[in-house]
Amino acid sequence: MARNVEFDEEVAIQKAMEVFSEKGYNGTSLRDLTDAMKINSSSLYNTIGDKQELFVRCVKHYTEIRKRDLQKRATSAESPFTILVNYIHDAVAEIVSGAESCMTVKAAFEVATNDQRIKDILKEDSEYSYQFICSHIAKAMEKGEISSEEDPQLLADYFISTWTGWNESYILYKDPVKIQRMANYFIKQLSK
Amino acid sequence: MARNVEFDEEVAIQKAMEVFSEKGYNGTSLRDLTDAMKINSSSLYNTIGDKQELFVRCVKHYTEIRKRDLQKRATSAESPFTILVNYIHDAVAEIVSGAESCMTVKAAFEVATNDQRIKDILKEDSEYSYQFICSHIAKAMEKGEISSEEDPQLLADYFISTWTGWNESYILYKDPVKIQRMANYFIKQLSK
DNA sequence: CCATTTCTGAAACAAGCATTTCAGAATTAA
DNA sequence: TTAATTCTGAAATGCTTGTTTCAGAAATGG
Repeated sequence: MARNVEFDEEVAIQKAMEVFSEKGYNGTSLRDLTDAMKINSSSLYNTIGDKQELFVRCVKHYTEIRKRDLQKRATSAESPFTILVNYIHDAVAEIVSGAESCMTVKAAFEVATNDQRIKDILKEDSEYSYQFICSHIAKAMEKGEISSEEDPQLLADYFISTWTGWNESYILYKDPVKIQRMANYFIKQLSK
Repeated sequence: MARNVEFDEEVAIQKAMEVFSEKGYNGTSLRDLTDAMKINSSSLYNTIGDKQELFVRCVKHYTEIRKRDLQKRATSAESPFTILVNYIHDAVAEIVSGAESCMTVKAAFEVATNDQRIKDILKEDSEYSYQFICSHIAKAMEKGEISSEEDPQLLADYFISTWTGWNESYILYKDPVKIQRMANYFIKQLSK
């Protein structure tokens, strides 16, 4: 016997995510958010909650997209090594596209230090990527696609760290070639 | 015929730096700053300037410390490779000490995106490290200390990226061993 | 169409923000 | 000591912040 919510929550979260991603958590005001989401603050507080809650939802939304992407890649018919290489190249492409790619990285440095909830979400996201990379390196080794005898866990950790740095490099230098060269070097390390 | 400034500017900047480093630029209020610096806001505005200016001074202060550190290392009597290895180990030690080590990294992700001045300071800092690493790798190769035939410039870029990621890893996992293993892997890569 | 429930928009809220003001204390040099 | 100058502390500034309120519009099921 009553009215329904007027706005599409997922669309609104997506918009909020873009703003947070550009300006950071503390650099984003509630006005910025409600403007982008095209809703009134009362609606926001009635449905999603306060600013913190919205940020959590945004980070979760983003990590879920990444998770689904990895799940899709894992079911690919390609060989483990090819899956890995494609993944790395797409990661580079996302960085140099200048999109809101580095949301998790930005959140890690700005918010995770003092916010356990965000830290936990980011850890879960990081661990999922870790498992993906780790298992595919291991499989590729078994198949003989990778000649490196290094520990897959170490290589996975190493890739994740390096990837974070690529984001910083691109913020400072906006040089796609720099990132591509580093990615190629990492791939090369796997195969020798 | 007049009074002098009462507080030691360098000490005050150092204190401000620690606060910024912990809470980020937007997460730090002027109260936080004046409390830590133990000065009144009027004194701050009369000597250093506004919040932005203070932040610039803090980042500069931090990068100058790093520069002096590298200059000292460069004049060491040790071999190029030893200088590099010491540098890398000390970089790890600084991260896992949990100090304000990642000030530049945090600033890169939170502020540099939308602040050209900060971006320029960070680029200069990054380029100085780059030159240091690059030249020492090249020298170590000439002396036969490093067997990798990879481009020193690529390796330097790669190290800087990786180092950024170590900071994130330590924020999320607080696991010193993880960082140490990655550092050892990088060093190993140089010598094979 | 009606009664009920829920959502929305605009305004109001107090608290916090960065910044400025200014009287008076402190220091200086003569 | 005195006169000139500069620094400091506390208060006030106006603006922005995140959040709440509430009257009225809108949708719902009967």
